[in-house]
Amino acid sequence: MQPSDTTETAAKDLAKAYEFRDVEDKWYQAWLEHKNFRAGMDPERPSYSIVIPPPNVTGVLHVGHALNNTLQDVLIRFRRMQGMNTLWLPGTDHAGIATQNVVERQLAAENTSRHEIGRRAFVERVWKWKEESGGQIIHQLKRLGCSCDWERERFTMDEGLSKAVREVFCRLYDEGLIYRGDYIINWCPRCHTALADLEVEHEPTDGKLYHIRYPLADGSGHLVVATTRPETMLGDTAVAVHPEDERFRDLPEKAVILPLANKKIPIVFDAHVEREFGSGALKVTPAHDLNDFEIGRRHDLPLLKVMDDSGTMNEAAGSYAGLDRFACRKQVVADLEAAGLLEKIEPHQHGVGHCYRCQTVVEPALSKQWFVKVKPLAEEAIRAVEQGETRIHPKSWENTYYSWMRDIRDWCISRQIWWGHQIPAWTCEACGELIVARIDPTSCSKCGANSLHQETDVLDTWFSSALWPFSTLGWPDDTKELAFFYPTSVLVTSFDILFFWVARMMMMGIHFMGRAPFADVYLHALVRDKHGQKMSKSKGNVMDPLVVMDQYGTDALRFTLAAFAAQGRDIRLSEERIEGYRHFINKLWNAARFSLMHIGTCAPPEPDRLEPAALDLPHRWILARLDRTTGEVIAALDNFRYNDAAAALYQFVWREFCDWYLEWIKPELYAEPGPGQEAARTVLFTVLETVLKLLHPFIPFVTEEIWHALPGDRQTIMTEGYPAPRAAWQSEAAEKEAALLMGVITGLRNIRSETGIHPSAEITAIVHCPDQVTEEMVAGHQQAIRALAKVGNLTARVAGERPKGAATYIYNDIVIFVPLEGLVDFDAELAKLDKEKSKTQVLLDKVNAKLSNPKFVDNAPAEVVAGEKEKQETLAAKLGKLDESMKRLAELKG
RNA sequence: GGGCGAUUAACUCAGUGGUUAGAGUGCCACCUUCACACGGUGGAAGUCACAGGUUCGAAUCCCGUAUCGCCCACCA
Repeated sequence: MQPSDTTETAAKDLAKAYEFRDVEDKWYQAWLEHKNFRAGMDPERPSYSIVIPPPNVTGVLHVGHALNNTLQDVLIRFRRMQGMNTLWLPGTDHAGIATQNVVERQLAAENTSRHEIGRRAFVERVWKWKEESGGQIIHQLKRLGCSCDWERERFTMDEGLSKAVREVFCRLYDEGLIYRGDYIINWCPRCHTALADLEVEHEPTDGKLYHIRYPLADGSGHLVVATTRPETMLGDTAVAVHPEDERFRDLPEKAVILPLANKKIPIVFDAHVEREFGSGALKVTPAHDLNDFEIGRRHDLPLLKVMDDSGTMNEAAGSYAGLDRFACRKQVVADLEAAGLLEKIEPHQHGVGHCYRCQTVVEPALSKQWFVKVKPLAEEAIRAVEQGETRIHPKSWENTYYSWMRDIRDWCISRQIWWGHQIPAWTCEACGELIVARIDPTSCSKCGANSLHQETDVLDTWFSSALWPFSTLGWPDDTKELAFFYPTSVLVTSFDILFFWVARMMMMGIHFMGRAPFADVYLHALVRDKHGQKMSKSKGNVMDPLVVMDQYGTDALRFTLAAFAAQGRDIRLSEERIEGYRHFINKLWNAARFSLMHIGTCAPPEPDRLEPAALDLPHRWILARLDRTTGEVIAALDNFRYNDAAAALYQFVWREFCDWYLEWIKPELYAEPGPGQEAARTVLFTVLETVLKLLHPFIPFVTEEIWHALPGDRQTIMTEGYPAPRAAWQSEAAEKEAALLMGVITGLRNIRSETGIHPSAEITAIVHCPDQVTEEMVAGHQQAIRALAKVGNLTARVAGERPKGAATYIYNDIVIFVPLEGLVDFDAELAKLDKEKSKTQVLLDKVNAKLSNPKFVDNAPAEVVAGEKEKQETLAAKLGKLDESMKRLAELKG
């Protein structure tokens, strides 16, 4: 495979530092050209599908999107490499209010408005905006490397999805699950639309509680009511008290005079009233408060609307008509005060509802709206999770899901805006018949008249999003895609839309497809601002992922996000951390450069033909480590533990492959050609190829770039098989032996550093081993010890003369000496050993205490006890060696 | 009013019953050694918020306290 612009690809001599700028776009275009993202439908292979949480068509990529989509891309690339038919279905959401707001702002700038240009022109204008400026986030997702099947990109208002929406609406209506009625809903006076309960954000606000005297109608006194919204009193049609409240039992006449309006309203008895609150009397405004609405129903009270759709007082408010609700509040309070009817004003903290789109204070208002009766759907959705048809990760979210589903209230789905799916309902002007239909009717089905007018409301945006997992696959048609990819494998999303979206997809998916839409739901953390608030564009101090990608490269961002994914609820990306992982990318790059110098033009290795048993320790060791890492990465990804996978890979590449293995085999690589060198090259090549494949889902660009620099005819790494563990590569013996060798080398390096020996100076080392086997091991690896610790003269022996003037280091039961011919600072040496001794003693004491506790020995698993015994022996041996050495040093010191 | 989460190194965070609690960045010392200074080697740094409990064994499980934060909810 070659990238499209073939200017400088096959260059095997790589730049000294990884230059992501040259690489990312090149490979992304190549993947697109080769259609590597296209979903296959091979019946022989399992399917793996994800539908993208569709970003708003108005959206701009923020860190939350970057996280969400990186996590999805990791899974999709991983499963694709594992050979599955992978579909990652992309698309955007029409985002009713948000998009309408954008275009309305444009119109305002042109000194016009949607009302002026009319509905048809407005909707056309939004479509035009969408075609020209919408969906820039799609380009940004490509920049992030997302391997979506772009040929299947959908939009919640495209033809197919609109058809699905209409079908669902009609079916639910026919089933009696959609109804229209007059209820108190949340009204946004700025957006001029109803909002669902979920779309109202309650913010604690320091308000005031006004205590107002309502004179009794017979003039014998007054009742005091308390309210936070005095302006609504103009709409009061009763005062309520608790039926068992002694204080109100003997009211002479069951009526009060509503101040300012000067009209008589009844006193009703209702158990909803809290006797302890305020004076125990509650003003009842059925048209502007949900509870009051319910009370009104129970007592057959009139509904009096005193406000219009913009939050302005209407004619029913008498002399207050025309005032904005907040201005009216001031005026009402002033007038009450003047009339001596204001008993007191208390500071009062309470939750005030705000529109989640524009933050305007929401007004509960009486209105005719469409609702979905969700209770029966919710019951099915609960069952699906209870029975494990859908698993939620992390599991702790299940309870949140259940409790919301159990207390669910009917869903208000109508919105009084213009951008969205217009409700397919018509009213006959002649006979008043309500017609709900899949195809626009031309005449009344009841009376035959053809004066029909369609409902002007549109549906809540989440109504169409709720159908996303099946509408995007062609439903209501019976498509191949639906059969193949539904239910989808996993939904990856952030927990803040668990109710808005996930819960509703569950309900709709089960109801219309008969099966829950996902096998797994993985909820990840939310990126918040520094105050712990949800991030919003209007606030500053928000990290822009596009800037990050420009600065550090996409792979660095992706790897960082994967490493961050463990966090429970909040993520705040730190730039330092991204920089740290850019260093990791560069490290990988340079390890590859180095490897390439030595691999030369080797034929690509055949891992199956590798015989580890015939190889030297470094090779056996690195293959064992690689195998372990492979197992860890796969297990981690199987369980959505991205951070574990990232950490395992980071650790392996940097700490084991680069720091130890490459240094270890350098002598062999630089030596004269021979079978040893041949083996080293082969293993090196194998490890590099394997690790690139393991890393590819996380950091696709740099891995692809290196992949193509390797010798051999190469297709994209994207479709290489993902590595799997190989029993033949496992070797605990090699891991143990290498650990011993590393201990000795580290000890020597420690001595060098502590005694100030120049890095380029060679030293003499004497290693005293506890037994013959150890001695042979150390002697057998003297080439490595010489190279890695800069040792000139190395002696390994079981016992023998302890050198006179020598720095000492004890590694378990091995004593390491570096003779320094009179240069040894005995006091410093003694102090060092003494410190080591006390540390060792503390550990040994702990182990001794454990092992002398019969309860531990009896109760702990055998392998834990055995482990402690081994530790005891090692520590005791070390302590013995430390004691000996200190005694010897004291003698030498004189 | 319910529910949930967090509290671990200077900073940002991993670590959900069993080695001497880890990572990135930062810090100290030495090193421009032929892949990499976006580097190497060695090192310092933590009463795992506090107080109890369960257990042979607790950062990890349970109870409580404190601080911070989130979600849900019709006390005006």
